[in-house]
Parts: sequence; structure tokens; C-alpha cells
Amino acid sequence: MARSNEEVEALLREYADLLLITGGDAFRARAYEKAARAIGGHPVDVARLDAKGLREIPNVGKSIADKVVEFLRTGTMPAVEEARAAIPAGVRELTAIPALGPKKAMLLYEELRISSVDQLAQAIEEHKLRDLKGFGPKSEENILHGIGLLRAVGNRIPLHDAMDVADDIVAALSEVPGCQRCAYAGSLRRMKETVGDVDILVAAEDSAPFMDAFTGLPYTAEVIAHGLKKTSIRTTKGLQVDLRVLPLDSWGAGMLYFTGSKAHNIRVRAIAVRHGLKLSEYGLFEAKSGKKIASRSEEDVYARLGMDWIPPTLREDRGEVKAALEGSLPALLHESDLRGDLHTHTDLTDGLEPLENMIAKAERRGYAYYAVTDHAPKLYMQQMTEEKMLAQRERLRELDRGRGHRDTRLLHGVELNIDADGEVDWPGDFLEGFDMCVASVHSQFGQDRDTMTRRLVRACENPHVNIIGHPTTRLIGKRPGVDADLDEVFAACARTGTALEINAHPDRLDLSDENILRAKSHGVVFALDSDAHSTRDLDHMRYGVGMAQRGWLTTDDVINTWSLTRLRRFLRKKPTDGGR
DNA sequence: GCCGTTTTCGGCCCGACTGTTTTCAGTCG
Repeated sequence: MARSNEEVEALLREYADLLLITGGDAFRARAYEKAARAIGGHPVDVARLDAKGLREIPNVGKSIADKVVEFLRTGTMPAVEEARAAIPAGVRELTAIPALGPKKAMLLYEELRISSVDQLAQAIEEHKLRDLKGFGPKSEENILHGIGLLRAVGNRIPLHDAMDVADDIVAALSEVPGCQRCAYAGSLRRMKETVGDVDILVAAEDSAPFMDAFTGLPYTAEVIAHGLKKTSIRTTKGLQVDLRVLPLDSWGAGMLYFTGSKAHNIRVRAIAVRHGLKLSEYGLFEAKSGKKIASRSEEDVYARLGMDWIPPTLREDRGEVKAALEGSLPALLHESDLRGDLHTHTDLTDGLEPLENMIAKAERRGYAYYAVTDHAPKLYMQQMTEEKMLAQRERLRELDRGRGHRDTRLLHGVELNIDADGEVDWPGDFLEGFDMCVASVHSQFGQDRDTMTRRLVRACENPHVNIIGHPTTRLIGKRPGVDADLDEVFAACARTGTALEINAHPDRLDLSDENILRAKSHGVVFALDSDAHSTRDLDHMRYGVGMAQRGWLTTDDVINTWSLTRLRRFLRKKPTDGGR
């Protein structure tokens, strides 16, 4: 499995939630939350630390360090086990519903014995909540709406969770003797924002050792099917993973078939039929003779159908087949094309690590430039002031001075808050001092369509705002995007020379691929940002790249693939040419 | 529970919004 940090983080978070649900000391719960976040974002694997090393992580003291050591040694954390015994797991699941927190979840359990989302939905239908203190018709409506959101994601899991599992399994199976190829396929390879199940392919002569290794993985909770060509398991976290072993000669056809999408496959197969051919997961065959024509690589198969190889992220039947036939596929941008990150935080606000650590990691990623954009004062909990911001700028300028032309150049920016009426935190003369400004919506997500549209358009029209951060503010599976006339917003971006962010944080992936396609048709340019709150978060960029590719973007569309000179020209915000 | 001390206990990111109340608790960022 990847690192223990994520496991420990999840456990400590669960404990914090359970403390809140049982009405324990809120500050104590907060201490666990803070420690969870710090450990999740810590650059070193906690499994390699002793109690002393653990206590060097901020917000981890003796009590938590001991609990973590115990967990790493025995695999359980007794305090959490006890809390679990007291509260049914379903009660905590209730708090995943927006607008339903620990207090109300506990009340529902105590008064009505509700301990699952389904029971809650039923109770609302039967109007059982109305008589409860603190609940009214509006809460019923809000909770039902929240349940709808949860169910829309259904059994699909976030891309990065699936990616972690897939990376691990591919690494494990690649070690098995006789492995000729091993890779993941399916919607994961297409980088869809959520994934229903994971498909792993292995090329080998003998499948048995792989099937055995697969079912013997430490996080296999259940073996759903066990065969010679296909084996399916369910992981301890409930994710289904299918393994297929095929001969090396079928690799290309297999990858093509299992990568999908279904709609893409149907379209490609139709072309095969037109050529008097037949395409299956085993290869491309002459329909009449059954003679195999191509199968070894995806390139071979596509080429024999008169097509260029299609990047997996485009295989959604959104015009890619036609483009591949015409030789007009876009030259998609790749992670290596990125020259910088334009939206990142430090521990001056809610980041976990100091400026110096973040910059060091940016250098390791080989960036030509790197922007620090901490939060502005109107996100009140961050306690930002002009003085703090100016002190950070001074420090950053100091670090930037004396750098060679090979080093990462540092930009001082800010993530402003877009007010209810489209204003931002500081007046123009203060904003003038920043190299660049991101502006994002962080409050009042429920405004009506006209108000929200005006609000975003006004932010674009601000001459100091260069990038609209996480433009719809959606959280996948938790919060829908704001209601706004996005076409109007996109048009405003194009008109004013404001870039739209593709926020690569796996919980956001905002803009989504559909919105990227739509925005691109308006002539908008994009900033592909990690929104990192720790050094590890900087690596989330791969998910943003996935979204950008799914939106058919090239380097010309993404401002942080540009040279610093071209970027600076764009940041001066000349509406006439948008900096292009 | 953690932290930082006014070194052994008091403060802990702070304010807005919502829907419920009838003066505020719960939730959220």
C-alpha cells in the first residue's frame, strides 16, 4: 500500500468526528483533526518514524504520537475501536450529508434510532423529522437535496483514490516473475473524475501466478471471481478491481478494448466493420478469413484502421475518432509541458509547510517559475493582514534575488475572495504590488443565477484579477457547482484577458472536462494549478493534466506552459489580445 | 489534545449564514 500517512489521517479524522458526535470537547476533537491533516500532508512516511520523530510533526504531541505508534505496531488504535463500539458507523456517514453535522446526526440517532442514509431518507418521507427540536420543513428539504448529491456519485470513487490502488497493484504485479507488461486501463486510464472499478491488464504466458498474487494482496477483502483469464476482487475500501491476463501479442487490442469508453469502442468497431474487419479484445481480424491483422500495440490497431493513435483521455466519442481519421487530433499538453504552478499556499495561511519547503519542492519538480498565493483577509479564519502579506513578499523577493537563470523564479501572488457582489479584498493600489492575483468564490455559494453570474463577471472585469480560481467551487460528491450562466462568465474571461483555473485538487477538479471544452470554445485561456497546501499536493498536477487533456487543451491554451516572459505579458492583462 | 509560555494552565482560525428560534445553535469555510 502507498503510505501509512493516509491511513493514520483517516483514523484520526474518524476519531475526531466520533468525539464531536458524542459531544466531547470540541477543542480536543480539533486537536485530532489538526494532527490528522498534518500527518496526511507530511512529506515523510510515518511508518518510518518513532514516537520522537512523530512528535516533530506540528500538532502531534505525546498522546497522538503514542496512538500512532501503537497503530503502526498492531494495526489498530484502541481509542478509535472503543469510540466505534459506542456509535454505529452509519451515524458518522450521516455527517457526510451537507447541512447535517455531528450534533444533528446524534440527535437523529438518539431520538429516532436513525443510523444510515437510507433510514434517514425514509424518515423524512414519513415526516418523522418535523417534530424534532431544531428541524423544520426547510431542513428536510436541504437534507433530501444533500442525500441526492451523495447518491449521484453512488458507488463511484474519486479518481485519486482509485489511482493510488491501481499504482500499488501495478507495482506489485510487475514484480511477479513472468510479467511482460502490466498497466491499468478503463476509466482510470481515461482520467475520468470518478471511477466505478479498476481494470488491470497483465501480459504473460502463464496467468496463474498473477491471479494468485492478486487475490493475496494485503488489501483484498473479498474475491468476487477467480478464473484463468479474469479475476475480480473487492478491496478493504470496497473498490472492485478486475485483473485480466492476456498474451503479449494481444496487448494492444486488449488495452484498447478495456480502456474504452464503450461509446468510443463502438465507433472504432464500426470503422473496422466498414473495412471488412472485426475488432475484439484479442485483435483486429479479417471478417471472412478470421486472419489476424493487428493486435500487438494500440498504435498498430488504430493505424490499420487508418487512424492516428488516440490518447486515452480523448476516448469519449466526442469527435476524437473523426479527428484521428483526418489526422487532426490536438497536440495535447503533458505534465512535462508545465513550467510552473500559479496557485499554492504556505503555512502563513492554511498550508501545512513553510515557504522554503514549498519552493524547494517546486524546484525539484523542475518549474521555471512558481507563484505563492496565500489567502486574503476576507477568509476571516486565515487572519491575513497587509503586514503579513508584505512581510511574506519581502522574504520571497529576498529568496528570489541572486537566483541563476536555471532556478525557479518566484512570483508573489494572492488568492483573493470574490465578495457577494464581485468585489475583492483589497483596493487596486495594494493589488498593484502583486505579480498576479487569483480570485475565488469562498462563500455564499447559494446565490441565484443572475447574481452569481454578475458576481463572477465583475471579478473578471477587475483589472488586477488574472485567474478565476476553482471557478464553479464544486466539491466532487459533496457540493454542486454554483448556479451561474457559465457561457457569460467564459465570454467575460475571454474579453478581459482573465484565465480560468483548472484546479487539480482531486476533490475539486474544477473546471470539469465538459466546462473546459465549453470555455475553450469561447476562446478562454486556462491556468492549471495544484492549489497545493503541502509539498505532496504539488504532485496533484497529474489529475489537472488529465482534466485538461479531456478538455482537448494544448500548450497554447494553458498559460503556465508559457515562458515567463509570455506569462508576464499575459499578467499585465491587456484585454485586446488576452496576452496570446 | 496541543502549544507556548506570563513554565503548568489557559487559549485554541473567527465570522457569516441558515433555519430555527424568540435569542440562538449548528454548520461551514
